[in-house]
Amino acid sequence: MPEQYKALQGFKDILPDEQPYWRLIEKTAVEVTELYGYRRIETPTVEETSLFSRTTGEGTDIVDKEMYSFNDRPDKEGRSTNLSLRPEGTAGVVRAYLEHGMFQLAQPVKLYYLREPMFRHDKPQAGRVREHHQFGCEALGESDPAVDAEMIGLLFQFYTSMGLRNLQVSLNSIGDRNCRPQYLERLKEYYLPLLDTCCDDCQVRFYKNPLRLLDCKEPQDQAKIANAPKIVDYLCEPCREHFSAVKRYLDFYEVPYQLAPLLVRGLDYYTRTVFEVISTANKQTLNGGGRYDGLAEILGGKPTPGIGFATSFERIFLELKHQKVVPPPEARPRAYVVYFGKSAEMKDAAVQVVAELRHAGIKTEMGYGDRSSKSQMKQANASASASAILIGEDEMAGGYVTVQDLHADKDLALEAKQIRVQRNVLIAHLLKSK
RNA sequence: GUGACCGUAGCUCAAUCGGCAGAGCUCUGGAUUGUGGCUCCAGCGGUUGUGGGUUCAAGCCCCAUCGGUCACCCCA
Repeated sequence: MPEQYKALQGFKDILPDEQPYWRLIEKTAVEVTELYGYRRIETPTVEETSLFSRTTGEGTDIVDKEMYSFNDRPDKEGRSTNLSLRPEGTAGVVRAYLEHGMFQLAQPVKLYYLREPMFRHDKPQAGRVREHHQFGCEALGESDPAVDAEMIGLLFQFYTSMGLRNLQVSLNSIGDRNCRPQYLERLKEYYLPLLDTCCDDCQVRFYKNPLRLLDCKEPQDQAKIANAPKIVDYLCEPCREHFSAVKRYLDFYEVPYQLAPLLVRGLDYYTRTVFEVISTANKQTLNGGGRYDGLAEILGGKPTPGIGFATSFERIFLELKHQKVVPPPEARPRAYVVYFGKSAEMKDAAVQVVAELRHAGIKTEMGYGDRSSKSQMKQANASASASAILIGEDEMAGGYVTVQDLHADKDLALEAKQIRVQRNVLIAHLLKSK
């Protein structure tokens, strides 16, 4: 016996019973993005590794530890390119924007991607797997704060349209290349004398990514964080104006945001507006997002402002279940064809009827194999079909089928829940009684 | 990457002190020849994650390994 295969660690099958949730997410995303004028884009799952290392940033865990990277097959000269399964979606979309000259279009160019797989070699836990699927939006080529507000409005409407409640929208501005370096100096000045008493992680953060000092959850460091200088107090004038406009516009979208002066995003490329949505019930971050005005330049494009977010199907799925949102169920069959008897022509007639009904757009199932009539009726019932189409000796001789109402009370007399229908008007009968 | 807890039938779980591996659900068949939901009977289904060790004897104890869950780190 060969060893049984199992899905790889952190890679999950999305089983039929879970699909209604995924369909709800997809359908809602399509509707809301359409409403806000975003157009769908799909980019490749694999890109050159450097696309991600340059944008997401050397030094981030995503690039340093979590990418699925490998060398492509060498070309004739023996050179091979290092490729990676994408860990996030923004870099590919910006690459496509530049590659296809979308900067020539009316700006902003508003794009979304849906159910796109992303890969990170993380250790799995709640809401985290190695292959996850994202819904994300990107608006490129416009720095207007109305775009920022619109995107957060879209996101919030997306969640609430699915029936999610108790969501907290956190909002902050982390400045731009003018003001953030100065703020970081201030922050490090503040932390330098306190460094000895900081937790081990913070000792590292101080040098590697000082902004994340504010993210620390160790009790010993909370007082330091509370008294630390906040970046919103150090924004340059343009950033300050931009941020206050975002907040003003957000009120028009009726998004109940909360200012989060400690909110900093993990990826290097973020500027100005950053935001995330957290489930207060589940204590889970559903998505992250923010502005990235310097990103296109990193990829060799001309300066191009941009903003985007990404949210994961896996986390939304958990949240939907946690909040007991019931997705629309799959359609039940309209008809379930049952054949009584084992003669070849009876089975032929059954298959023929099934084919005819399906060609007429009627969702139809049938019993397979040599099951007894009783067994087939049990299956018909279990399929939740509206009616059973019975084909037996009498029906064959008479050129009709017997349609039995499966929603009727089981104990009714057969005559009360059955009706003879001529074969040539069966489709019309079923369509009429739908 | 660090740590904690957990791996028994497809699913949810039992198995006393270390003493013959069980139940419910699902599925299949049957309960008067061609009739569904409830009920009843029966069947299918296992190298107890895997590999070692201790023991007369291991699902149970020990070691390793793989996997799952959760937390940290990080992030969606």
